[in-house]
Amino acid sequence: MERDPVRAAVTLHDVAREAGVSLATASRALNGSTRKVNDAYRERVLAAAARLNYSPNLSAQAIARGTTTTVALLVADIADPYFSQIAAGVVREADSQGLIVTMAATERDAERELELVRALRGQRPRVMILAASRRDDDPSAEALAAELAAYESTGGRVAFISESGAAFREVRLENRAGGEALARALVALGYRSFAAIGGAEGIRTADDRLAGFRAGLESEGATLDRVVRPDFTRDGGYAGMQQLIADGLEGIEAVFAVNDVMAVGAMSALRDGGLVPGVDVAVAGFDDIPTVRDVTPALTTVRLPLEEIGRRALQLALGEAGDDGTPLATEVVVRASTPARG
Amino acid sequence: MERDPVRAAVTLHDVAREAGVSLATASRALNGSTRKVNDAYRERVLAAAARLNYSPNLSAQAIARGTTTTVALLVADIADPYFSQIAAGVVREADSQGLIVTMAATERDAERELELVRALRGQRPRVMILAASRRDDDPSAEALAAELAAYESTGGRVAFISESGAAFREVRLENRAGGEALARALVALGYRSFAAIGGAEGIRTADDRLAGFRAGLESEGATLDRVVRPDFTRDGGYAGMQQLIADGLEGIEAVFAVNDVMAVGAMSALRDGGLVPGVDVAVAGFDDIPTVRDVTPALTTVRLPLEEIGRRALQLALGEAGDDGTPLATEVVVRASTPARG
DNA sequence: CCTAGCAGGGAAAACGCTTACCAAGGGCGG
DNA sequence: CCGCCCTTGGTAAGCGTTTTCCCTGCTAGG
Repeated sequence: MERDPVRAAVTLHDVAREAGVSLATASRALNGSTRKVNDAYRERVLAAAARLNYSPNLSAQAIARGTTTTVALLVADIADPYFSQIAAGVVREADSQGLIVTMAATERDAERELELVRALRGQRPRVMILAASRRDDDPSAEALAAELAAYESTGGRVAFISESGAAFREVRLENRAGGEALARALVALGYRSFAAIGGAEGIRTADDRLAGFRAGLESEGATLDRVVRPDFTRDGGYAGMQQLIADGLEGIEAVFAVNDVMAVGAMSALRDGGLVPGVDVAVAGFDDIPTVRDVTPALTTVRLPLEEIGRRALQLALGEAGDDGTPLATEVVVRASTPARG
Repeated sequence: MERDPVRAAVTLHDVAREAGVSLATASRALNGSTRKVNDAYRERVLAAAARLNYSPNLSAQAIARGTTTTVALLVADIADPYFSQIAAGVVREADSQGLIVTMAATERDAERELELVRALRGQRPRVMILAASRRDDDPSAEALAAELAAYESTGGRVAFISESGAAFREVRLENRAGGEALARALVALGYRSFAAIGGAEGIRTADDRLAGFRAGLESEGATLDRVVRPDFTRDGGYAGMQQLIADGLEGIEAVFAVNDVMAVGAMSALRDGGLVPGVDVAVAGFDDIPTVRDVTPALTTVRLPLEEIGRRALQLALGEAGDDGTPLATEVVVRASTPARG
């Protein structure tokens, strides 16, 4: 594993010398400048660069050009399919634009998020995409907004996924409307009494979905009888359902978990409690992560085009998609976990 | 959404002026240098920096210091739980070391991988972690090795996850041994005749697992009767199982899919084909992604500590973990998808 | 044939930082 | 009380690029 002593990387200077031209010419030859360079020279430079395996130092370019090709992405947790799907969209779009993605995880901690924004700002990314979940009670929200405003005032662009609560661009998710539509769909299937597993209070996404769901139920004359609020994770969903079971599930026909990973955990809790999801009690989720096609019964949910969301967030930040672009298609997908009820 | 005209970002120069000290002093005050700076001065500088909301330009630091704080991560597809778990580990470890992760996706294309390595090299990352799956027949493998060697010769460090096929550091996964152990475990449960869903030929990871599995079976006197080789994805797993069903599943007691996402797809294919996984035919996978606890029946698999793998890869590249560190715990996890057989 | 204009190469400044080197001041040993 | 050394602030060089500006040598028009 031991290698030759470290030699310095090949610089443009080396290429220029090798090609027998000036630094300026080498620079112009290697990346489209407005200036034309003689074909013979260009050839020589390109050949020299290839021979030396030259790779331009992006930091140096950034500092000379005053602009980078970086986009920064902040998620709560990349291992969570919701975020990893979004991240995939961002990465794909970035790639198609020749941009490089740097990623950090807030671990659902607002303090950390602020620190990370500060740190990432040092990169002078062209764009920052914040996908980590907003909270209502976030004490550092103001500081975050200030930090981001400072970032934007120096030419950066911020895009939030879901609501920013401040004046930044955002890919708005139809959390409320989705919850509402799901409620109506379930009522239409014959369900009348519901419980919900909601995710810790204050998480905007969770709250909106829940509020929409409740509104949808009420508009149809159905009721949301119980709500538990565990963690916004698979294990939270499991625990939430356990709690519902412990408190007595009688009379509850369907349980809505505000996201799919929780719903999936909830179904496992049901099963471990000796109940059959979709038979003893219906379950529905939100997001339509890939997994839900493969659990049994397949999960009814609200589809969010997650990858598209990531892609859109980047486009939006780059100023390519209008702020008023077509809204993202959100759609209730009914599957076996909520069979029609006699 | 329109904001003030873009003003230039605050520079160290501004901070120094604001604090009434020299550039050098400001620099020394703001980041641990070997030199001490008078407390009064330090205070002034810190205050000025805070007042101006100064954020050091990382590119400039990189170029001045001759070293970055970046680690580059290459995965096949971040939306795949295998990679997203690994990425989570890398990100977490990087964070704890004050490093920033830049990520790119090869989309399972060796050409793209090479391009990405070239592009990422421009960042002068401290470390490059390659998690994208190696292939045996890869025509650009040599070019890749050359590129990486060049990168290492200028002080970079490469770490592969799984075998590099070349002289780079690597976190070796016990793919073969894991497959073998799984085979033995299944035989011990009473299974005798098997099929496998293998992932396209040439993918080293898939081939190793399969070879290990086959070896394990043979050493126990059992047989691997059929092998199909669809894509290395969930849909590949589904298609693979469909093919097995179409060709007739009679006599096959258990199916091994070389990774969990394929296994999960395969179980769905079984179910859609009117068969019950774990009852009509047993199914086992490899990786132990979180999902497999929640499918029905829960999936028997070989656990890989994915997040730990990501973390280790980074430590290894940074030279913190010995090359000969304790091997990663790989363990067969028997669940309901492979019930003991009479 | 002369000159205005343009094409294109090269020198050097600039980008925002770090750090080697210099210089000045203060403490301390003899 | 003198000289040294140590401490610490400042000056300036340097990192690898891009880009402005200058300058030369052609071309083309009159």
